[in-house]
Order: sequence, then structure tokens, then C-alpha cells
Amino acid sequence: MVRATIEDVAEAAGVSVATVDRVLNGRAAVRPKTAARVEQAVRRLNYQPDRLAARLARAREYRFCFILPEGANAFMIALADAVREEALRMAGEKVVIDLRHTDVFEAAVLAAALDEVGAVYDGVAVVALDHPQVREAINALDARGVSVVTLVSDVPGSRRSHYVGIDNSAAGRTAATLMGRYLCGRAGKVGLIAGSLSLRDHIERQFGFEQVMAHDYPNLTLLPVREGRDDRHKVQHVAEQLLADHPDMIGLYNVGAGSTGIAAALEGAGRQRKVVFITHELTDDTRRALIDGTIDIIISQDAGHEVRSAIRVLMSKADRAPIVEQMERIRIDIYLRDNIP
Amino acid sequence: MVRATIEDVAEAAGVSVATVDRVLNGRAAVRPKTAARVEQAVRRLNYQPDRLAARLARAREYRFCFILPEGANAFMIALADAVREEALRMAGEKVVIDLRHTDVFEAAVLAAALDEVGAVYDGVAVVALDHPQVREAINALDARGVSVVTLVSDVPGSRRSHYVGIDNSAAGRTAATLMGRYLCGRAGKVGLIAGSLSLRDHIERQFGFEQVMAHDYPNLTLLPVREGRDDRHKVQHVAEQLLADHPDMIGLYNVGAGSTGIAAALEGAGRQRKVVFITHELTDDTRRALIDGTIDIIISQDAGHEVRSAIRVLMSKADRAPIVEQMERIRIDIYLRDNIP
DNA sequence: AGGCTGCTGATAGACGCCTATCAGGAATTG
DNA sequence: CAATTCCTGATAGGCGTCTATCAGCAGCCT
Repeated sequence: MVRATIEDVAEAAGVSVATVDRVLNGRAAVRPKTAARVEQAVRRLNYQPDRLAARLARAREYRFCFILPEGANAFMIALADAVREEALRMAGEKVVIDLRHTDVFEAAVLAAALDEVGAVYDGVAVVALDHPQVREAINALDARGVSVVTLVSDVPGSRRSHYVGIDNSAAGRTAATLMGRYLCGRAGKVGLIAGSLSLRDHIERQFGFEQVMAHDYPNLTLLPVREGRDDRHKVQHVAEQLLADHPDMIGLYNVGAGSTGIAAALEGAGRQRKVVFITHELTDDTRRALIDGTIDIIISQDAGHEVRSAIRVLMSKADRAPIVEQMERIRIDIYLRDNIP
Repeated sequence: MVRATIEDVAEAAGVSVATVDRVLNGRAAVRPKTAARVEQAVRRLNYQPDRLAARLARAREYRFCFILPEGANAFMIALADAVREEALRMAGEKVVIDLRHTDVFEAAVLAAALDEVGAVYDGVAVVALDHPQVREAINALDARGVSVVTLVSDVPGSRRSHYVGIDNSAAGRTAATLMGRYLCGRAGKVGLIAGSLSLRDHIERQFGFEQVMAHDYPNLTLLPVREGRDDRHKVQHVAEQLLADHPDMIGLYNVGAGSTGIAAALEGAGRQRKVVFITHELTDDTRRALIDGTIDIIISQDAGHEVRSAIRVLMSKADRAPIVEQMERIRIDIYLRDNIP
């Protein structure tokens, strides 16, 4: 039982291969009756075009563009590295991947960047700000036939064809539960530092965290969020303030980047390992802090997986082929010092 | 800058495409001097054969076999389902995947099964018992040119070309740290139930768990391991015994399958949510117990990912192509009730 | 010199699909 | 009923590689 070819279908339907091709690829008008015969034959033989042969024949280049923030925190650098690495690997498969950096915090700038790339690429992956202007730009791309996937941070309500990233509110809830359990029913204050509250992912994490905290751990008092803008130094300053203001703070959750700033602040105050510190993204720095105990838990996402997933999705969209949802789910990685890769 | 074809290489090296092909695929003897010229041209043009075209031309079927335990705990069923699902998907890519069930606990039976499949397949993935006889059978397959990957449980020291599965000792350590933290410095006993101590994965988990327990949590007394054979009923019996024998047991780590038996025992004794219960593998049953709080943490591995990884590895081996290590790392998934997929 | 062997070139024919073109038959229009 | 438009068939050529075959040329041996 070998797989059927386009010729088998043609024969079974009593038409020519040209007609089968016309039906399959919508190349020209075909009488409905004929088309129906072809489609029936396709189903009967369970014909599915050989994607390899198709891509070979099309001799088509896929052109994709990744748009990442230019402000370079460690995770975004890892993401950019992953893009470059995959670009190399995929070069052998007629896939061209470009990488652009933009100020993603400025809606206008990001929207302009999105408009600009539309003419050239088949698909765009973007770490996006959730803002009406950006949403418009994404919708415009989609209207032009350029498929868009959001990466790491989503823009719900836009016509992006897929979101590649973790469920951030689940990540926040997870952080809260671990915080609560690690604190063992003690009473005290828990601090919260975010990067920017205009990034969807941060908002959602915070939301999930607060939800579980309020519901399950009434013994803990959640301090108002402070914004650190994902900048190491600013974050450190914020953390120092927080520590000074609240000598009875026993837990700290960092929603965004700049963890090293917090680690420094904790060490400066001599309160490392006394404050349960949970943060995001495994990088060289956070790994080190995790090993020496300053960080208790890192919640992370795998940049390599995300980039590969984004590419697979964009390719599927370009081929108008379905994606395997289950395969494209990006998981929440939880790292303790014991399971660091 | 389009990518180079085999013809470009031929031209650059001043030879015919036939010769380039002979060098690249070791098809026939080529004078060393000529071969060197070709190889230089390959490097200079950064030529890499188009894998799509190659596979198309070879018109080759890959035949792989998965050998799984016939004793059907939920995880193994999920694994088998994943194999069947991927078999369907890959059918479109000239990859034929068969699935066999065997008593993997009997070294002789498993070894016989391995011997048997050797003649037919290009590659074999096996959930293997770590036993000299099995090791021999694996080595024999390798000698015959059939590549073998171990799945879920490794056979170190054998000539398997790859192990697809999590780092089990890290998983054990992770369980221990979470257990220790969840128990908040209280003193008490911690129970340990394993499936079979002849499966490598269970031994390693236990080892990792004991290591961290002994080192970091001297307040906790680790009870001697009890074997439950991965059988729901036997496991339940063992758990009931354990609970009866030790009213002061405050933590329980299940290294193997049969978690539902333990959940039943805990509920029977009215000690659910009083004993911190950590176990492995997310299934419908364990998910439910996690949600209602009987299970505190599930450490898991994604069957779908493992199967896909095994297939990718086997295909690479069949093509003599390198694998992307980083992409084939199977991660330890940690699930709380907050991040269940 | 004749017969080897060893290496190389040329080339045809897959693999399964896409693209394009041309011709002729069928259906539609006035 | 003729003129037109709409569908369909046939077929060639290509995508980049593999496989196989045959012919030719050099150098070696006896």
C-alpha cells in the first residue's frame, strides 16, 4: 500500500492530472461537477500531496522576518541568537530569515516597522506591544496576505494567525503557588516588580499571581507593583527601595527582566536566601543566582523552541497547511537548582 | 546568492557531477587528489545537499519500530498513542512506523524481541530494561547497522545511538527539593514507592531523591523504598501499608506509575492534603488528583515530544546526518494545579 | 603490444509535483 | 446555427538529487 500520487487521483477521477492540479491549487476554473469528482477521488485514495516534492517543484523561497526589541535584556539576546541559529539551519531549506530590532515599547515605531516589512516577506514574527496602533498594523499585514505570529507577548484581538509563547497568566499563578508554599504559611509581605505594564505578558503574569495570592494565601500581603522597565539598573534601584521600605518583606516575584539587579539588591541588603525570590527566564546570570540560592525558582520559556515553533507555523501558513496545535504548545519551564539543563 | 547545486560544485572542481556524487556518497573509488579537489569546492561554495531533493530522489522508505511495555500503565498508553499518531502523520513522508508490545521486564523476552525486529527495520526505539542480555541485543542490532534509541529508560554502556528521555536523577533531585520546601522544615518521615528497581529510570530518580534529601533535609527521615511494580492495585496496597505503619509520614514520593492507587490509599486513610504527595507523569487520573489537591506536584515528560524526538533521531541516523542536540533534549515538566495544559 | 585495472565523464531516467502552453471539445450566447 | 467563451486534456520542462550504465582514457602489468 504505497501512497497515492497525483496521477492515481487523476485516473480514479477519470480526469487528467492537469485538472487535478487545477482543483487542488485553485489554478483555474473547473466545473463544479468535475471538481467534486476529483475531491471524492482525493478522499477515497486518502491522497495528500508530497510536501517535499511540492516544495522542490515550487522552487519557492520563504522569506520571514523576526522583529525583536532592541533593548537587550538577556532573554531577548538569547531569542535573537536562536533566530540567527535557525536562520543558518533553514538556509538549506529555501527559507530566508531576517532579524530586525526595533523599539517595541513605542507603538508608533513598532507599527511603522511592521508596515515597512510587509512588502518583502511572506511572514512576520514579532514581540509585540499590545496597543491599538500595533493591532492595526498587524491587521494590515494580514490583509496584505502576510501572516503574522506574535512571539512571547501576544496581541489578543488582532488578526495574528498564532501566538507563540507561554500562557503567562498560568505562569503567574504558578509563581504564586510556589511562593505560597515556599513561605510555609508565614505572614508577611510579598513584593512584585514588573518590566512594563504595557507588555501583555507582564500584565498577565501579574494578574495570575495576584489572583492566586489573594485567593489561597491570605496570610501574605501583596505590595503594589513597581515598574523596573526591564532595565538592570533601574530594577536594582527599585528593588533596593522595596527592601528598604519593607524590612518584613519575605517574598519577591519579578515578572520581567533585570533579575541580576534584584539579586544585587538582595545581596546588598544581606537578605539573599531570606527572601524567597522567584523570577523569569533562565539566562547565564539567573542560572548562577539560582545555583547559589539567591534565586529560588526560575520560570522560563525556551527561546529555541519558540523560534522553531514560529518558523514552523509561518511555513504552514505559507503553504496553507494546518498546524499541529499540540506540537506548537510552548511549555512553562520551571527550574530549580536541581534541574538546570 | 542562491545556494549551490551539485553542478556548481562539479564545475568549480573541474570534474563531472558523477564524480562529485561519488565523493559525496562514497559510491565508488575516486583518486584521492580528485576527491580533495571536490571537497575543497564543497567547502568553498558552502555546498550542502538539498535534503528535500535527496529524499525525493532516494525514494526510500524509512522503517522504524517502537517497542513498548505491554503492561499498560497510563503513561505507556499515552506513549503508544503518540506513536500511532506520529505513524499516521509520517506516513505522508515515506516513514513507516510499527509498534510492538513486549514484556520489557523479562530481559530474555525483550532481547528476543530486539533480535527479531533487526532484520526488517532501519531503526528501533525501545523502552528498555537495563540488563546485560538486553545490552547485548542492542549491541547486536547496532552491529547489524540498525540504529537503536532508548526511550524513557536508558541502557547506559550499550551502543544505543541516543537516549530519548529526561534526566531522571535530576528529576529525583527536583522532587526532593520541592518536597523539602513544601514541608517547611518540619520533622517527619517521607515514604518512597518505586515501580521496579530493575528499570534504570526508577533507580536514578530514587538516587537523586535520596541524595538531596540526605544532604539538604536532615529533618526528614527517608523510609526504605517499597516496590509497587507499576501496578495500580499493588501500589495501593503498598501505600496503605506505608500509611498504616507510619502515622507520622508527612511526605510521599512515587517514583513510578500507579499514582491512582496511592491517591486512593491517601483518601482511604483520610490523609490526602496532609501528606505532601509528589509523583510522576501527567495523565487523566493524575491531573484530576492534582486539581483536587491530593497530588501536590507532578513531574512529567511529554510522550508526544519523546516520540517525535525519537523519530527525528532515527531518521538522522539513517541519513547519517548529525542531530541537533539542543533540540532533542527532553525536558522535565513540572506541573502544579496552576499550569496544567 | 595487448590486456588489465582504476578512474572519470556523459547521460538517461527516476522521484512527485508545479507551471505553462496549446489545442480541441463542450457549453453558452446572440 | 454560428460565434464565442468556458473547460479540459496532453504534454513538455523544471526543481536538485540519486542511481545506473556505458564509454573512454590513462597507466600498469605481463
